[in-house]
Amino acid sequence: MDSQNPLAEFRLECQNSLADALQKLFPKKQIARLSLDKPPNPEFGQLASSLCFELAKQLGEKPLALAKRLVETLDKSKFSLIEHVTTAGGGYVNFHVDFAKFSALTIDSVRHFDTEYGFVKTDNPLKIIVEHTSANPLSPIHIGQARNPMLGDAIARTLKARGHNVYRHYYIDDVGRQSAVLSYGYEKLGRPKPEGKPDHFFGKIYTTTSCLVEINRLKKELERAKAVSATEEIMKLNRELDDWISVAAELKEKYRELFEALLEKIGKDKDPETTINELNKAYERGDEHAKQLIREVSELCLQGFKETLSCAEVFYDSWDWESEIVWSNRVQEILEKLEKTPYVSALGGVLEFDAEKATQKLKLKKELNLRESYEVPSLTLVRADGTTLYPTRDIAYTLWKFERAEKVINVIGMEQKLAQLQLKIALYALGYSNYADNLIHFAYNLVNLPGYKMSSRTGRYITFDEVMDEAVKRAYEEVSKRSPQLSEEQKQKIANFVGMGAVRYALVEVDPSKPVVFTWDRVLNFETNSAPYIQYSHARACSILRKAQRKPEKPAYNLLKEQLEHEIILAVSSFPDVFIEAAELLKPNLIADFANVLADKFNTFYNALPVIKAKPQELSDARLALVDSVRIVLRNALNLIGIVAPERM
RNA sequence: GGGCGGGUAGCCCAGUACGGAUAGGGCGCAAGCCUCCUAAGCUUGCGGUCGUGGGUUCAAAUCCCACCCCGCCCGCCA
Repeated sequence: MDSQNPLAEFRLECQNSLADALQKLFPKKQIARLSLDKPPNPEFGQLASSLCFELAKQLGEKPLALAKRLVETLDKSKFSLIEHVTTAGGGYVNFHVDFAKFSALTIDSVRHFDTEYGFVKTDNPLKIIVEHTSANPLSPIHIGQARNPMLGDAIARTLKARGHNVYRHYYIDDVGRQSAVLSYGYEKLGRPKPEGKPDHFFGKIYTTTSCLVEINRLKKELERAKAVSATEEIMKLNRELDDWISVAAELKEKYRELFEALLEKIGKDKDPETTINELNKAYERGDEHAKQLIREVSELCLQGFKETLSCAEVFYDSWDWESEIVWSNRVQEILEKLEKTPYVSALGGVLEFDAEKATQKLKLKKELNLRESYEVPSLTLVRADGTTLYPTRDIAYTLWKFERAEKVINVIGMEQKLAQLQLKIALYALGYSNYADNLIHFAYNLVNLPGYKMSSRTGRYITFDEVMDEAVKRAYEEVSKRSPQLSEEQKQKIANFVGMGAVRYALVEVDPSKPVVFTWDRVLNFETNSAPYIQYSHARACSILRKAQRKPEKPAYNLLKEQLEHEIILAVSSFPDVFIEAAELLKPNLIADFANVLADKFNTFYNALPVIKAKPQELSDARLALVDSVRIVLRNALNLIGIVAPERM
């Protein structure tokens, strides 16, 4: 017999057995949930119930006495995977598994399901769009933004394995001021042909243009503030100006020629601000010149992104242009619909969405987990010049996504929490409460550099490309040191998956809600980073199986009596549980952690017990099968987080 | 000021949804282990006011309240 979830078989048997006994002892009592815990120590069995503590209190009895009565009442003739049941501590009921049977069930199941082991299918398969990365086509993807594709891709892989129909979408945010800023600078330079990787090339232009325009704007505002002697404001503007001036100094240092060229060209423009705004307006209208210019820039940047992402083995099913959403009139339609709701007001040309009013009228506070006293800030939908803002377009885009999927997961940084909330409220206001309920903002925290924030606008960032290159380079040095006998080609190959694995792992292992401080050491220290360790463990398992030169023909699983073997069997049997939890709660880091723990146990086993040379042959066969199951589970787990499981390294 | 997220060994992080038995790893540090399936490995040791103070409970890192520290957000930016 094989099972997709061996541990669940055992758990179910324990629960049924416990429920029967409770029924016999207390026919009238309803016990809501029979949850079982993993005991802290193998002497307490493999699953434990603490229900006697609570029950005893209700009955006015001693917990331990009750536990004993309960255990005596269990119908032992029905035991299959249960070996025996004991009481312990103040009143625990401890279930001990019959390892001879359980090992057979687990190992056979893993080897039978092989590439599918652990991937328990959902009862409710959905069409799910996972929108991730969606970095603006302005400057290269930096390591802070890279946390997004690493998480998004792991989530997409996990949900797919869970049996959902998953579509990975990249939202190309080509509409909006920032694209106009970049294109403005690019045009001022006479649309030069990109040197090197286009996203890196445009990144320099974007940062420099943005900085110069910003300084220009701040100076003007400062004059205006001085004219009316607004002391407070002057101080604030001066601070901002100082910041940008120091950014300018850095940029001048880094890209001298480009900086001088842009300084000169932009200097000739009396009012860059207006030119940029006009360009933005023209693009939204779909004017030919603007379209041609901004599309050219965006496409070129995307080429660079695709190159970067494919190095990281991240791919998409759809590239969605924000401009298409605007030009198709979808945004206009949504605005008209919103205007008919009682929550939108027009002040001059400006359209404002009163999110607080909508939340109150539709009684959403509880639903959205908001405090009653919290006032949701209102959202500007349309500027005075008639152009739209990002959240407005996002409402239209979200509806577009829901025409194609039942559930939408947006992998977006937590700094956009409010915008995502407002988006959701707008959906409710439009009457799409079903969509709103199925819209998930998967928020993750920022990756910072020690001491300061990474940002595209200021050019203070470390690119994803740079990190990957450095990781692979460093891995190459490491391989060369550890395995000088390998061929050049082999070394390259290993360096590649070790380096990339380390980068992936570093960004997936921590809980997404925690901030990560990027240090080269974190990614490149192969002692600290667990990815190479897990990969190495997998390779070791493969190596044993290869060296054995035989299949485990007559495995006697009852000979697997060592504590270490039992622990590995339990770990392997719990993979389906871990997988389900990771998929349901969208927690890819659970998979990373699980793989690390299993690798750990396996290495201990490797060191302590012989496999190929174990006697008798039936034991050796059983251990070979065990090693095979570890190999399969490590590989399946690594696949979920996009890390290569190598056969040799 | 308000909202949200985080605070667990010197450093990096699990564990908190659903309270359970002595709070787990890794790095670093100290001491060992290759006549044995890959030493990117293994073993042992040192190291903890689970931010602080209350409360609920047979039982609190986990739940409730208050406070402190860090981050993010509160834009006609995205």
